[in-house]
Amino acid sequence: MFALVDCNNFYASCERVFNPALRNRPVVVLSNNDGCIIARSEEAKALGIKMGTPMFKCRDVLLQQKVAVFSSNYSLYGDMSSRVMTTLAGLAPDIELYSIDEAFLDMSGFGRYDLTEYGRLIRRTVHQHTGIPVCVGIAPTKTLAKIANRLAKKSPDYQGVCLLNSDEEVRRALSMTKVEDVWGIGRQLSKLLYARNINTAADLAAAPATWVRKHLHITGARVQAELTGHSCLPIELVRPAKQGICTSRSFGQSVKTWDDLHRAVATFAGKCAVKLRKEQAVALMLTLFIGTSPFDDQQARYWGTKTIALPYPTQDSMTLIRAAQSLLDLLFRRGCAYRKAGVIVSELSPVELAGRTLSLFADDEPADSEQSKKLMKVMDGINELYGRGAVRLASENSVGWKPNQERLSPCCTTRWSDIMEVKG
DNA sequence: TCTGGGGTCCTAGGACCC
DNA sequence: TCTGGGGTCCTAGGACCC
Repeated sequence: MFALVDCNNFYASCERVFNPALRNRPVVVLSNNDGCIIARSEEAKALGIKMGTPMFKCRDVLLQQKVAVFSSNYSLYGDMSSRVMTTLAGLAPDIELYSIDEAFLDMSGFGRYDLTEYGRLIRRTVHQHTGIPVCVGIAPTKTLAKIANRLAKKSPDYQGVCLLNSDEEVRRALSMTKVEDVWGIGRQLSKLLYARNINTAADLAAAPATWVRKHLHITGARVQAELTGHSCLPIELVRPAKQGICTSRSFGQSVKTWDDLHRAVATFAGKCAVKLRKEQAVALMLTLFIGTSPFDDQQARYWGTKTIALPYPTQDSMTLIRAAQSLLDLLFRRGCAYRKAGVIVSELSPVELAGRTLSLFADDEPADSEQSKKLMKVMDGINELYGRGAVRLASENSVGWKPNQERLSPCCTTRWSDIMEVKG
């Protein structure tokens, strides 16, 4: 058996924990650059505010209904997430951190327990430790646990915990679930399935396996197997090493000059370097993309992207920033109003020599110098101690391109100065 | 005026090998 | 008219997830 624990309206709930005045008030959280609505409290959902709506399209409702609106505060959400996960890790021996607000728990070996009761205990404990409300779905496969969790969220009858244990319970749950709401079935596949009159999860489970394999490919066949109680997706206890790391942002205003864009690009490359070092990985390739707005009818869209091989596998900020800059020189077009840029590092491998492909002549294997390693370590150490950006390279600078972020809540769990602010 | 960011996996098709 | 058989590797693009 698998349990899926999923936080309710996670970002909105995080904002509420340290601001009780928001209870019973509609709350929404915006994407980076304050563009779209990406999280809503139940009250906000009840107002008909849809996921992903651009803010300027629903500004009136937000104002009229006195909705509390927040810029996204990833320092807060990330820290709250790790508190939730730590609590869950104390409640089951094996746990998979699936996303910022979800975890799978391996419930095999809990045979002696009343699983519904145990689900309730999980809810109570997480709420007590973190203030975050969660729902729990428990079932024989991960895909069914997802469905159980969805039911627990939707219907108050479950009181936050839904256990699918018998064939009868599974059958009922599947017939109540639209096929587009099945984990792994997105928009395109739903369209295909509806056209074949496969409307519910139950229909998909009963569809001819050969047809599913042919048209939904191996991933769809797996979904079908999981729906019929055959577990194909095991708990992944260790997160697999990342294959690529991306840092990108939309800009608060159009960026037109090379200098401004360069500061943005250098900042993104520098952030990728920090993430690489945190991941204990080195990268061999770097991609830069810069682009104008896809929504602007006045000017033709420009979307430039280029990849370069780094001189050797590296995690050095300066090397990555230099590489990004060399690509910017190639991609930059004068006269464009840039709205977005980003840096991707790829072809990652572990920083320690073990596990890495070495050259036949290992003696002259080029790598980050000892000096660079020391410098990066000192930089990371200072920033760890005194806060992100306490020391940085001169080109990492937000002048001229900063994203909008007008409604940021305090970082109550990660910054002393912000706690003082709340205390008032 | 204003429209997110960060990932993974799979397939088809082309280029190449003998 | 008709033109082999069996592979690998890489990439772009599409699908999905949160």
